[in-house]
Amino acid sequence: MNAHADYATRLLAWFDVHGRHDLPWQHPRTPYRVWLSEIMLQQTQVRVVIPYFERFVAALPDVQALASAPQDTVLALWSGLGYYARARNLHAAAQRCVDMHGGDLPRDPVALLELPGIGRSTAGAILSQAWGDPFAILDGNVKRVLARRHAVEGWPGQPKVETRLWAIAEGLLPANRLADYTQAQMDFGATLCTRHNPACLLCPVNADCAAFLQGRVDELPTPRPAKALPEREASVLLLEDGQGRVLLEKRPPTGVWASLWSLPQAADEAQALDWLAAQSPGIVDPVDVDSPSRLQPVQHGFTHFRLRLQPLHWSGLAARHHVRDNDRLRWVARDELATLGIPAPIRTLLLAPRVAQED
DNA sequence: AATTCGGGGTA
DNA sequence: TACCCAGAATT
Repeated sequence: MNAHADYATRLLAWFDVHGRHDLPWQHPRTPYRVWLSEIMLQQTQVRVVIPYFERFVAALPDVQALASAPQDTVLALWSGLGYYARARNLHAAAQRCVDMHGGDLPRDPVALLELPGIGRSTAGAILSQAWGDPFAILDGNVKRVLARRHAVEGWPGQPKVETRLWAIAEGLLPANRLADYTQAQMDFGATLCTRHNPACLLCPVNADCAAFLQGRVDELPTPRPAKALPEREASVLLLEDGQGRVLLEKRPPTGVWASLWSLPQAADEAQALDWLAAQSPGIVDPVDVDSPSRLQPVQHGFTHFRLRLQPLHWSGLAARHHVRDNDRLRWVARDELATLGIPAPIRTLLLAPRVAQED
């Protein structure tokens, strides 16, 4: 038995006893459900995904249903998961499957990779799990496991390091049980070969792990180089009418929170008031723009910057309802909030606004 | 090659 | 806090 077969064999034996066999996308394990789960799981932990997955497949159970759904429905089902480009790409890919692949996800790896939102690792995960085809994955789990097993130096996000890890992953592929092998790697990385305090003494492959043998498990993989986060500020308008409806604005199709519904936003308070003065004839009866109340600022962290939003609140306004649904501006009742894609911090603000604390 | 996309869990 | 997580698309 060579070392490669030995690795896969040992991992699969571990998986049969200790792996996760009751995840919702495993029963039934259809291509559509595997695809949806893999997209949701990009940069997102299993525990977080599960309720979103259940809700999504219940509402849109197959490719056809997804392809024909309105974008707002798809984004509403995604609301809170983050990385909303995933939802827009998933939606567009489903429509392309209907147009070009008979309503099914293609099994051809080239066609699969051409679909938006599916890169090399996700394609490998889908091909191996949906059909048992021999393709490797290289997600965060596998990068960590292989960086340790082969003592690969350097941050795995670095192209040179990633190329090396791909080559190792391809070389370790077994001849069969590909679906289980893919799942085994992810379970192994998520539950045993974890970033902190990995259970090396219980590890089925520790005899071949360079990091373990060298006592360097805590050093590998090399962490991402630290970078200071810039801070941005903005003001948002929370306009409420007498019935508790709020005015929402659909964000542009690119950039942060693309195509989601949020509060009208301006660079600062003065520009927010200017915007209101300019827009008010169309959306409300003239209001006293000098008297908003300041709510508690919303602090929100992104990957690459920190955002501080200062909400300016008016209530009891007289809404003008010739604002059409097709427009970017829309008065939305509290009951309707669940049907729209809304950024998590904005949803929190709408459901539980807090007055600014004196300090 | 570097940057841009959220949100939640965790030490 | 800071970092990480079933990454991909864009520039």
